Amino acid sequence: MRVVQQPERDQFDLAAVLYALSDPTRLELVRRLAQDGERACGTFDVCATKATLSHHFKVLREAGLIHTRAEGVYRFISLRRRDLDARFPGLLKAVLKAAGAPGR
Amino acid sequence: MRVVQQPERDQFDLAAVLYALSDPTRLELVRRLAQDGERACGTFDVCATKATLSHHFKVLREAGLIHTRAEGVYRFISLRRRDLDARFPGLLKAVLKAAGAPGR
DNA sequence: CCAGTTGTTTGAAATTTATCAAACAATGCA
DNA sequence: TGCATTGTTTGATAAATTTCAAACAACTGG
Repeated sequence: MRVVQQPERDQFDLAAVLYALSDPTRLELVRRLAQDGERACGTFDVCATKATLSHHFKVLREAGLIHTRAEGVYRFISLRRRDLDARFPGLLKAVLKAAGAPGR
Repeated sequence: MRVVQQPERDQFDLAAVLYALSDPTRLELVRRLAQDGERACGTFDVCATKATLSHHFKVLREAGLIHTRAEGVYRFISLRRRDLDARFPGLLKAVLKAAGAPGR
């Protein structure tokens, strides 16, 4: 069985989190996740191939920003809000606000 | 006279700000600026040559994070706290807190 | 078992980035 | 004027990143 690369909340690295958020596409993905909640990979209508999307989700996952749940053929992705807030209080909220997302 | 590349606060780009902050060295520079206030370039004892430091300051400056004031041979650098807070409320504070800086 | 769907991984190309040494510019001091 | 100091710019190199197509893997329905 494959182990998903996903750090514990204690091991989040601030620079890695900021880096993951610093790409416009990834920032948009996070914004949508915050807005609409858990979604399957394919439901983000972003202008990129599935390979590119998969890459971006990997970056977000390894930074600790998202969690992936497998269900059948789908991968449902969600924001790790609780863990992020615990480790970096106020950070996600400020970023989402700055990104133009509606409040929590 | 040379125009300093430094965006108006209205033109700050979130992704660029997050990117500038996503490098460990730059994050440390910002942390010290927040802690100690305005400083000359040479007074940051970071492990990098002056050319590399100059590069990092350029990235921070172009993202709108810092302001540079020339005085004699020195360049005094300061955080653009007011502008950042106006444009991205809570962001800098959350980042500094996450980076282990003392509160404002 | 086969075919279709969803997503990941691999390989490759183009771009960007970090880093340093060396040359350069600007300032101030003697 | 000559020289030391501070910082920027340039040129080069190594490493990382983004992106896509193609191959692959896993699951579902028939």
